[in-house]
Amino acid sequence: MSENNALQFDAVSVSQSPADRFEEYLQSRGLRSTDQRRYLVEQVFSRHEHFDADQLIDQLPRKGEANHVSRPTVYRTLKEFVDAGLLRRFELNGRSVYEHDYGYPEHDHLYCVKCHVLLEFQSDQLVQLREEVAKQYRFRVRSHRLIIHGICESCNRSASRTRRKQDLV
Amino acid sequence: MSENNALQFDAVSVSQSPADRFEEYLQSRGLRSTDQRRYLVEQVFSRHEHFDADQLIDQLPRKGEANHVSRPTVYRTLKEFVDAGLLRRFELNGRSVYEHDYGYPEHDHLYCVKCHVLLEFQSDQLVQLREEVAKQYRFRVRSHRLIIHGICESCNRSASRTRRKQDLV
DNA sequence: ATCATTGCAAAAGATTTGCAAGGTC
DNA sequence: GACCTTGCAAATCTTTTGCAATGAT
Repeated sequence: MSENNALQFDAVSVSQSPADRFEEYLQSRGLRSTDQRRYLVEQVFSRHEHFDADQLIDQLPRKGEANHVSRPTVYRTLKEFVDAGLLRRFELNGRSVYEHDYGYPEHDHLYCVKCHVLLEFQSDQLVQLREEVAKQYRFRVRSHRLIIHGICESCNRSASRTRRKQDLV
Repeated sequence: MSENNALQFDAVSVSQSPADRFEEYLQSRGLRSTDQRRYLVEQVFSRHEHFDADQLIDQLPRKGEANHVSRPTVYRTLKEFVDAGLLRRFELNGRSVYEHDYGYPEHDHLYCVKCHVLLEFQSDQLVQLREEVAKQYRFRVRSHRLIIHGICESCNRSASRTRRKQDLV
């Protein structure tokens, strides 16, 4: 959730802004550029954190205010962002979570089951392992998703502090 | 403590049936052994495939027939199987999927986005990689889940056959 | 007898859809 | 003008919950 988790952008892959890229995508499919879509690209790419539909909606103007976007439109647009290659979706605790894809390097996650923070990490070894397994099974890889569940450093620390103080369960 | 314990532990974890293990779990928590629970353990461990709640329910006797179990009870019991260490749960396409955990080796999955088959594979390298990453982030690992998405061998084959015949999309 | 469990109906949470009105090309 | 998009309300899908009746220990 904190900005520190963001991996370094690769200058290479970014020649076009997400907004431009989305415009291109819409054109190529005969879809239309609307206020709502433009505003949502802007909002979604204004921060790097992972988010779900509700978190995005909370970040938007309420009903009645300028730039409000209805819930169904948010869902419909998120789906388009995924199709357009701007976002990647995955599932955590039964809900869809989105993260930047466009211009952002491939990575995996450490998920703290206590404070729910999602930390990112990169591992070339993993990509290699993936290719080996795929080869062995004659499987054509499209993508992968690795999530390591556990307790993060700071939750570990506060847990042991608590234990010392309260003599604990 | 004593050697006895070690032996016993070993014997228990290797030779006890899922049903027995579940009975033990229930006892240890002051929960009760019921027809429904006994029947569900039996059903769940009668086949090894992955399944979701609906698939399990479809496999059970319908309402009015003997051994019918209501939908809420199925959900409640699946949760207990997970707590008891009999099943592992993960998410795929927005729904919970269960697989045998008790007495079954750790593994990961290849998921065919075309025919939806889930293939299992084992990789010691992955476990090692997981430990390295965790160490680096001072993360206490509880578990992990890796799913490689792509197209399986047989879908690949039929795709190319189709392509040849129909001169493709 | 006590307290857990079940089944029912209903609720809840996340996401989707039909449709009429409005916007874009 | 054609037809895509939006917002609304309502539907859908999966899972959960309150509660009274039933069952296990």
